[in-house]
Amino acid sequence: MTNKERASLAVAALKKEYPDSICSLTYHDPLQLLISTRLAAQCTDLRVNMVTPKLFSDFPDVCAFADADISAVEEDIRTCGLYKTKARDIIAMCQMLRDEFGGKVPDTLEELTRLPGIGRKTANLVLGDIFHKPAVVVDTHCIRLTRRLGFHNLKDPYKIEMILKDALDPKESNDFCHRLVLHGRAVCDARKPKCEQCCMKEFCETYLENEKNS
DNA sequence: ATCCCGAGGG
DNA sequence: CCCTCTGGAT
Repeated sequence: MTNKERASLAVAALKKEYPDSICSLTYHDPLQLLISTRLAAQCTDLRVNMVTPKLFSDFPDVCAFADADISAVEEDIRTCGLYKTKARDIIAMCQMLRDEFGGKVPDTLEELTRLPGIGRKTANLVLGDIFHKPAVVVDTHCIRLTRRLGFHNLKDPYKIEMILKDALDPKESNDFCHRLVLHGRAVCDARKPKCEQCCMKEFCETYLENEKNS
């Protein structure tokens, strides 16, 4: 099976299983999505959603974050883990947004990845969700699921992004990645995947391989 | 002990 | 390529 065929099967199966591909982070503007996604590193989005109401109430805009006392930001986000680097990144990012981007979140991959703490994963998520551009968001779920399905046998997120970009219809890629996350949490989790209830088992390489050996 | 919608640095 | 940052959940 080619990756294009695999992609087409996976897109259809996930679309049926998860009709609305919603972003599970709660946000009300581009800055909040940018910050919430940064906070989601090594942390569940559920926990991010627990801290952001107070965080965005304490610091309502770019300037409030840019002028923030770092220890106050650290305190708000502490339970998300990696809180020192995240707090430093968020403040530095907002200072750059204020000083170089007119206070607005930019809409290109090049500009977004210049921001402190924003890598390809977060940048692509913002491009897709805020600016509705074709984007392949390669996070821990995307890496794990596309590998199990048989798209690749890689670890490098950039290489995986290129392979998926090549295999996917650009109009579908953003929703596809969101649905991979939903499926990764609900069924194809890292520790104990529930293969018997998976909507993609009939063409999943890992499942088929395990069946053959049992 | 291992993983959670990562990013940066060596 | 590797390592580090980090609390919370299982």
